[in-house]
Amino acid sequence: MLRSHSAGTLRAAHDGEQVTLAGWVGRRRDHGGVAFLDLRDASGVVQVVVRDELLESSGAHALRSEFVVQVTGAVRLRPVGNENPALPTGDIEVVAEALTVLNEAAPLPFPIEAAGEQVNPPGEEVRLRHRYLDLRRPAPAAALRLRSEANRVARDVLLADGFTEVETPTLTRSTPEGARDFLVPARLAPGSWYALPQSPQLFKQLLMVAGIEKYFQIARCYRDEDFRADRQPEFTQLDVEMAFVEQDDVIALAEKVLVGLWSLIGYTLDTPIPRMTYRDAMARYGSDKPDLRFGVELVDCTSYFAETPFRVFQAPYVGAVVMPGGASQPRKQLDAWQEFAKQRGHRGLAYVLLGEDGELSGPVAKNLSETERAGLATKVGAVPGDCIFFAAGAASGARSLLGATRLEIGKRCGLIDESQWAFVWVVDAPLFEPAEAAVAAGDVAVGAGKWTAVHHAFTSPKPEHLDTFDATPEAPGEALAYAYDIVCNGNEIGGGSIRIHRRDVQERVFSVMGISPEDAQEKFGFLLDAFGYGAPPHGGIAFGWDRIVALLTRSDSIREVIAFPKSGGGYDPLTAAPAPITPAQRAEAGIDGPPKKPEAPKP
RNA sequence: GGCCCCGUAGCGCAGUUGGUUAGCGCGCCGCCCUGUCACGGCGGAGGUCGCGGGUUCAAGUCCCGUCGGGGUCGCCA
Repeated sequence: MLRSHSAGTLRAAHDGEQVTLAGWVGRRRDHGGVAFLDLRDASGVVQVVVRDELLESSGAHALRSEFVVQVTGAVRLRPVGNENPALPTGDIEVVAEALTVLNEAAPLPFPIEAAGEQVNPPGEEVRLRHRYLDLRRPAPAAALRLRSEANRVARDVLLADGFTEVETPTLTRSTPEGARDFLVPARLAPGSWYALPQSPQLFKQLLMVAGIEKYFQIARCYRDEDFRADRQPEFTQLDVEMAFVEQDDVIALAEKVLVGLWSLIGYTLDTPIPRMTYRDAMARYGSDKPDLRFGVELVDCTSYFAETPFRVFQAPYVGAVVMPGGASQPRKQLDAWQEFAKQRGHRGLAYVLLGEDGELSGPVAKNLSETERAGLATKVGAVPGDCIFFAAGAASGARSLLGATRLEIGKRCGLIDESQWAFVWVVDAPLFEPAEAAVAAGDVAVGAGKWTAVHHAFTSPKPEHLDTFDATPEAPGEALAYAYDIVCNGNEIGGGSIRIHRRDVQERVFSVMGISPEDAQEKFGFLLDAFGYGAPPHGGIAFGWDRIVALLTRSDSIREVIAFPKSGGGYDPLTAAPAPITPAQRAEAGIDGPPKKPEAPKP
């Protein structure tokens, strides 16, 4: 070893000990006759004093930021009055007796602050281009270490529970699940392609058929979709699957994992975590991932306006949400709300202002009947000074607009307690949604049927719907999925379901979705065949690992908790991937091979 | 693909109704400094104002296009 101690571990108890340290030069304070260096390694920072005897011979004056040095000397209590209480090592310093430069460093593209708050943090682009320097900074380094701890906790909890960690392929078959696949040409079969898995979903179900019974994996997943702050083309799930379980078993196991994770940041997560039905979540919060850190619930006003003279409110659904103190918003702000609604594909956002005197105003107010005006504030729970927003139309669209409005109100009015952790299970989501709606929403429907899966095609109907979900043409719309999503502060951080384990049920679900037995055999034949050989009832869950670690570290973006993330467009600013390939690579890769006619996987 | 915001020195930013030599802080380079810890002092270098076109006597500033980044809707468990 090039060192005897780690810099950040030295304390007053080491007084008098001879140590050798190795690390990076942080800030240096050169007084001419004596120089102070902040020596930083992975454990922290310690002050090194270079006194005049050594200054010239050691070359200490020439040291620059991020030079890599080895220092030998004695740990010593700092002179009285010179302690630095802001530093864990602030009681002591190391008096250098020998100093070796192990490597020099060019001037840095951005400063690396070892201690304290950074006043003007560098922009994300330059940080990612030099991510290896960015990660020397304490906060990004701490995020990666916390991620490692999260992995450890997950393994501890699951292994203690008898789980087996299994790695599944990342070169696999393209299956029409939800997202677009990343494709990899197969050199040995020109014209044929592997796909990178969107998730290990099918493999983990096969592992259940294989009798593994309790499987988990920290799995990399790949989806070729457009970017968001919380999305990367490759991301990580903690993937779990169990045989012979029901919903409550998976939820109980998941809660154990979550308790362990949040204990990493000193938070005691109370279990059981409350549950809410999908129907309630949509009705009260306009979202399938409600942020329960604040109130401001939606109010269903459909029946209240049943006789309304106002044409806009003569709709299948009318809902309201109250903005506390919103009546005093300037006109410009109210116009901005219209823009807010338009950006979400709605005509606008109707509103009524409730003056301090209790008088209603705003463009909508005069269109309401006398009785509607009289009871409105009580109906929606508004007090003088509030603004009442309305959305009318199809329930799903109007609710999602109100849900978005609710979140914006929470932000604008400072209603969100950022220190809070609000967990909730959202259960009983519908199994199918009408394919028309999906198509209208721009969805690429799986199969040609009237219905498409809300979760995915392998989710079981709840037991009480098992016999009836395809009994009539309308029945699929009534069926509930045996599925559950875990939501934290308005983020979906995991979701799972009890799966279909019977071949006949799976075929009926495919049939509802308009996937013919031939298509099913071609696309999922290997799974259906496996189900023919004694598949146990099973179910599981997958956690969005990047998002969870981002929450634990209170990062705004999952990029903060990924070692080498990609920026917009799937571009890696560090390696400059993706990059062109040579003609020789192209010829060899099998990209341009003649496509063979698709073949069903053989049992 | 639609919409919004951003692009000025290595980094973070300012730059007025278009106006003459584009500033500030940090960093960098040189000299000085024996108790600092965001050390301090003196001096210095560093800019195709993302790129292309246009309007104008004059463009960092206005207009059009384009590239890059961020956000959002579409899309995506």
